[in-house]
Amino acid sequence: MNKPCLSANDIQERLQNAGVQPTLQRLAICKFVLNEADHPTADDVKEWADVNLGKISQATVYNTLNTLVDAGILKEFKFPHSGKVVYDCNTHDHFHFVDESTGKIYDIDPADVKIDIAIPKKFKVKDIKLVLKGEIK
Amino acid sequence: MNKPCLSANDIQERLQNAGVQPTLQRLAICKFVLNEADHPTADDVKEWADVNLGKISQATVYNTLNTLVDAGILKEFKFPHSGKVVYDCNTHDHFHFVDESTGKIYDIDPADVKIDIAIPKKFKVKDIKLVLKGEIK
DNA sequence: ATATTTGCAAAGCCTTTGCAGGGGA
DNA sequence: TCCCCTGCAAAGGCTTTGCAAATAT
Repeated sequence: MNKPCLSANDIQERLQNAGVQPTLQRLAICKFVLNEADHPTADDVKEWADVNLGKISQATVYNTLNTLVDAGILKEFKFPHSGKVVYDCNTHDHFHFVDESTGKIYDIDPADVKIDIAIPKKFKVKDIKLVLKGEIK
Repeated sequence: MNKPCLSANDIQERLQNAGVQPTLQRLAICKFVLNEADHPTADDVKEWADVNLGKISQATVYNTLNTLVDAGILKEFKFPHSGKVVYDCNTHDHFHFVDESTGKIYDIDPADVKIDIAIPKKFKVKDIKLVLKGEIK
């Protein structure tokens, strides 16, 4: 995964442009998810925050992540293999590959996938979710 | 959806072949899901059972459905748009189309979909989940 | 007689919500 | 000041689990 590595300023700007007050918690969580984390769950974020931010409440973690999702800064995904929501700093349309042994998630560029669907034309497809599962050699 | 409409005997046989004791509840639920229901949730099954079987416990509904899944008679799916597990009597590999306005789920024959994935060959794809969302005209 | 299955209730997991206190604009 | 943010705890939705009573082989 190739993280863009945004500066604190970049992040503050993004939050403000999205109309989100750049509080300490939001800046920190946003920085973590955008620069360091790889498809973290709320729990992952909470654990990181406990270590790196001092105690923060679970509710704030959820609220913050939801705020960032609403602001379009993050995307959330649910995968079949886990009950937990996963946050993705890649907000572009894309697909996923799940390593079945580790659970690690890899983004797949839709340009690398060609999908031809021959279903009756009354089905108007507006959104495609593709999740590949397998192993990595 | 084209249900095969199995007789009570067919179903009893299927359960027994799978090594599952054909109790009243299992036969009834199995018959409902195989013959009548369309991608029901555990809740849907419970509601149906309350009306058609006399009271049954929620736990038994879940246990029964899990037993049927383990036996390979049903498949379970989780979709991003709902937190609930959905049961499918189509145990063959297949994809799904979700009507975004009603939530109704349609099975898609994999033969109708061609997927070409050009990702590095270290990714060994063993399983493909494809969920289409859209509307039906 | 022995192994399953059922029902009930309680607990579990993940997430959201209510409310009071606190901090920033 | 005023509004939004935070923290805590409680509740919510879905599913599983523990245990005793009922049932099947």
